[in-house]
Amino acid sequence: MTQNRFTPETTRLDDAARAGWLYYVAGNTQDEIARKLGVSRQSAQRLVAMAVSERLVKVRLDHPIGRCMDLGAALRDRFGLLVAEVAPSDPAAPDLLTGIAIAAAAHLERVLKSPDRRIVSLGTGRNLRAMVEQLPTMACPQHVVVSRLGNMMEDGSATPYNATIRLAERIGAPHYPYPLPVLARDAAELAAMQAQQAARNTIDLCARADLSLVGIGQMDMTAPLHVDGFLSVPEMEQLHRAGAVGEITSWVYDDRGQVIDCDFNRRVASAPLPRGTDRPVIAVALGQAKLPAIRAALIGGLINGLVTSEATAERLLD
Amino acid sequence: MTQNRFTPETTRLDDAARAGWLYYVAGNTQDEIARKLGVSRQSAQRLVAMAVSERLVKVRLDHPIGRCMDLGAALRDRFGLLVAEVAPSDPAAPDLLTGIAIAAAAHLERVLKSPDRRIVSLGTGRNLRAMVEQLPTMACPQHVVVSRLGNMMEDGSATPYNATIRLAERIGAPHYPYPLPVLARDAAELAAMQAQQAARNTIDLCARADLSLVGIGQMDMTAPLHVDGFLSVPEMEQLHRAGAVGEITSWVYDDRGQVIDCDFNRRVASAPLPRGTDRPVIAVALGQAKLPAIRAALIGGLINGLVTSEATAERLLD
DNA sequence: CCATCGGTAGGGCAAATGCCCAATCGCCAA
DNA sequence: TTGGCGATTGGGCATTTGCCCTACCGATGG
Repeated sequence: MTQNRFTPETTRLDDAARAGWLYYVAGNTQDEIARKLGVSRQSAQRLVAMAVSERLVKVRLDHPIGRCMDLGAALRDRFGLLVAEVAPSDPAAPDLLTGIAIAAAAHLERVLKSPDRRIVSLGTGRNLRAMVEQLPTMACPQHVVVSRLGNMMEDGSATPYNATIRLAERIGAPHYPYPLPVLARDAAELAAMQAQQAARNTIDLCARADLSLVGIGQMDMTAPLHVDGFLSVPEMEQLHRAGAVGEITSWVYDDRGQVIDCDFNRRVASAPLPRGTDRPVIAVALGQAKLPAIRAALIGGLINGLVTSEATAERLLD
Repeated sequence: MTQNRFTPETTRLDDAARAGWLYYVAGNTQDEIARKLGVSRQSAQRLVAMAVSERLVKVRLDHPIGRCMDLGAALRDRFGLLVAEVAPSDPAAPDLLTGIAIAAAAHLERVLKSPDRRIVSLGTGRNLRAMVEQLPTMACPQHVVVSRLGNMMEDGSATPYNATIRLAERIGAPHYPYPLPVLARDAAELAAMQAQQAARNTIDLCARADLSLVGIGQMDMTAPLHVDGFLSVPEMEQLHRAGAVGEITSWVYDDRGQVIDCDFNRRVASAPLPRGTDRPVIAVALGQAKLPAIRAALIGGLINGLVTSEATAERLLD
């Protein structure tokens, strides 16, 4: 802090933090902030805006909105869930992920506050990534973060939205990236991969995870698996014919929430989904497009927790 | 969703929460919220205000500065201070003075930016000296810098850490060194000294200072007064017995922040400490050793401003 | 039945805010 | 040293927000 006072962006962020504090915590006007910091009003405005855009200020709504609580209770009841959090929807932008990101982050934060060691396993996807961005920086060296699936494509490049690394950085915990690619070429190669010690370790950690957070992928043309290049159009059509409606950490399942017995799933290198566990396996998902996938995952018991939006919760309960 | 008003106050808080969510999380304007909730713009404004006043929205600042600002606010509140700046501590070197030097320099700089004449009075000590070193060179011929105490020892030699001269050089302002030694031989000599016109002028300037910056000295074996040779071991033991815990510009005070009525203080030639003024009298001090001295000065109202470190601020608030 | 009263809604306006744009500053390469 | 270029600054202005004030609504009591 003191030694790199000459790096402009650090000082600037500091000032942004100060401005953000004066604005949001102390309730100063931007004019007052400008005077106190010795800058112009416009600069103060920029600093406040920067504090927001750099995610230094985190706003949390500490009131269970009755309707969302009701929906959450209904979801827990209907689908036998351990956890169901419902965040308010903006009617005009019902698929905004900030809301569920904050709700999921609040839940994760509660687990991370434990002084005892917790194993947290994560999937991928922008919902999880957004969740991690909403998490405050904490010092949690006692916990372990592990990825449930690879982020390497076949050519060795990495997919974006890696939540695991980001979370581990943010909370200062040791982390285990998944040491295999997303897909093997065939079942034989997969078996060989999974025989490696590192893979066995990681898969074992995933099986023992105290909390698992995953995304849910739909199986239409906007499917994450397709967009990220893991699934060609012919392959997807084939999966459709086999009844695929969604996927969790690449495991493709049908409308009853059964993982489909097919060539694709035999190539999936991700950690197996825990079944019938009493430890939370929570999906963070929302949106019309994912509705059938979420519903199927709930019916089939692929997950025992859900963080979603008000609008999605309503449709799930229809 | 808003029309079942079975319990008005619950529904109202719900709406407030929803409005707060739409405003702070979804980033809607109050007009949009009004349309979405089917109320007038003014009502939406009231709902958002209620969400804030009912503490439904919680803002957190995810930056080390945030904690410092909180501590500063707590110090101002607890001790009724005009100014309280808290600089982040490096846990490995909590007593490093670079941090508070920068913070104090930033505060001083804001005052110096004024186009109107300001009288700045300074104490001595390495904290103030470090502060001046952190100040950028500015051209401030409109201001006046005056020392609150002498820097001559009885033999006429000068003490180190003279902040006044250095500050005046750096900002190109006229300055008034203190025209008396630190200590007179006795009360009679002191009275004679203070009768001189130059002394009267300087003391008057100190009394009218728009900003005063002082250090705080502890009263153990590492006491600045002792190290610099103004206080022999027997004298210090005597002061200890009289309850001395600290000194500001050589005025020795007890644990309630009362300047002690004793021989030593009757020889102190420094300008009197301003009492109950609305102009800032700010101490720049940190460290475990100075803790009792700082606390007593705050309690007794010897100062109305403090620049300190995070670690020291925490201990002061215990 | 009406008068009163506490509280809420909405008009209006001043203050605060967000943002575009031209001017300036600082930096780097020539 | 100079010229160019990107970043930053502050002016100006439209929009948004906070708040005062009056009107209205429903409840309560006479």
